[in-house]
Amino acid sequence: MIIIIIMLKAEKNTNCDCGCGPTCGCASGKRCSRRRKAVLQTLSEAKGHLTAEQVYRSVGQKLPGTGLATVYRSLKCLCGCGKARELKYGDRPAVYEAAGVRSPHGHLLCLACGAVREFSDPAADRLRERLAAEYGFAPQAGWLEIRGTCARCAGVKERK
Amino acid sequence: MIIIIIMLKAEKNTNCDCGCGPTCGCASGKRCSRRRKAVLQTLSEAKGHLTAEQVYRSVGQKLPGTGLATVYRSLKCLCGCGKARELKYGDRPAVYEAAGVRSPHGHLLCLACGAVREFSDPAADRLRERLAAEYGFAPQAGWLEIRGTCARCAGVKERK
DNA sequence: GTTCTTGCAAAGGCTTTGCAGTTCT
DNA sequence: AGAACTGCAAAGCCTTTGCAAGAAC
Repeated sequence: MIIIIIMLKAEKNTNCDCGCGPTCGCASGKRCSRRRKAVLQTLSEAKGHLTAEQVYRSVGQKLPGTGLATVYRSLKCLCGCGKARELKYGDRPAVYEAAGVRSPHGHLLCLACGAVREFSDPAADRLRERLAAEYGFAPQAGWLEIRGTCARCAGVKERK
Repeated sequence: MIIIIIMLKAEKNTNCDCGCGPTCGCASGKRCSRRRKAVLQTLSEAKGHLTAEQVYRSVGQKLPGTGLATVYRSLKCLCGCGKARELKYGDRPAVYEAAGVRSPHGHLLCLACGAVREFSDPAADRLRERLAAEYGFAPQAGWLEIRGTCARCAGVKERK
């Protein structure tokens, strides 16, 4: 199986005036602590997508002692601010990526092997526009996801 | 937020020779017990999508005493056989629908209110074909998912 | 009789939350 | 100082699994 996710548009503003509650710790105070910055930096430097666990390990090297909960809270805060995006594939753990680093792109994920690939396709934009007009949806922070079977995994069970 | 999911193609065969292991209970024996039938029937009769919990309650009325675990196992089995489909939206519980009852369609889901809508769009097929050719993916059981903000939750354009 | 299916309860994985101490403006 | 942020551990949610009993072929 494959999931194709197409980032259609950038999210919110980049200023930390997101609406996330006090839990995520960036609602009113809008502070940007070292850990939070480290989390964002980790995402920005990453080539692909990272799970919270991976971010946790990476940040742990820069700022020893950083807790997993903090990473989760930071990720949530960053996503709320539009500085990061969260992607979920089926029952796999969520993966994150920094927003704005690259242009909107699609994601290809094979549920069998879990690999994620990116791509861009103008058809996605047209589709988005049509749907937006037809259903009144505003997929501003949206993406497009398709599941199927990737080439490699399809080749494996080709004998069927 | 919205997720637009487009069913691109029907899944596997409808015969119960799926590859799911002994856990789901339909690998080699291919039995179709009353509970399993009840689960499938519930999905078929449902207008929209149902969560495992909803299926559980529904089946519980037809066949009192049916356990939640059985429902989950049945759903997994049915999905493996291609008789049902599982849809996951972000961190919400998975929802299910019977396959083959209706023609392939897309799904619109608002993450804010959780509502799911369906639609069809030829652009989805074209997109699928192009991606299949370009990346060698076979989104046979796939769908297309877009996230954004739905009309009602956006509190703006009212137009169905 | 053998193999598959169930119920119940317990476990599991990922993520969130409570709380008290720490850090930042 | 006062509000945010953090770590740790515990809790939560949805889903899966272990096991013995029951049902199907």
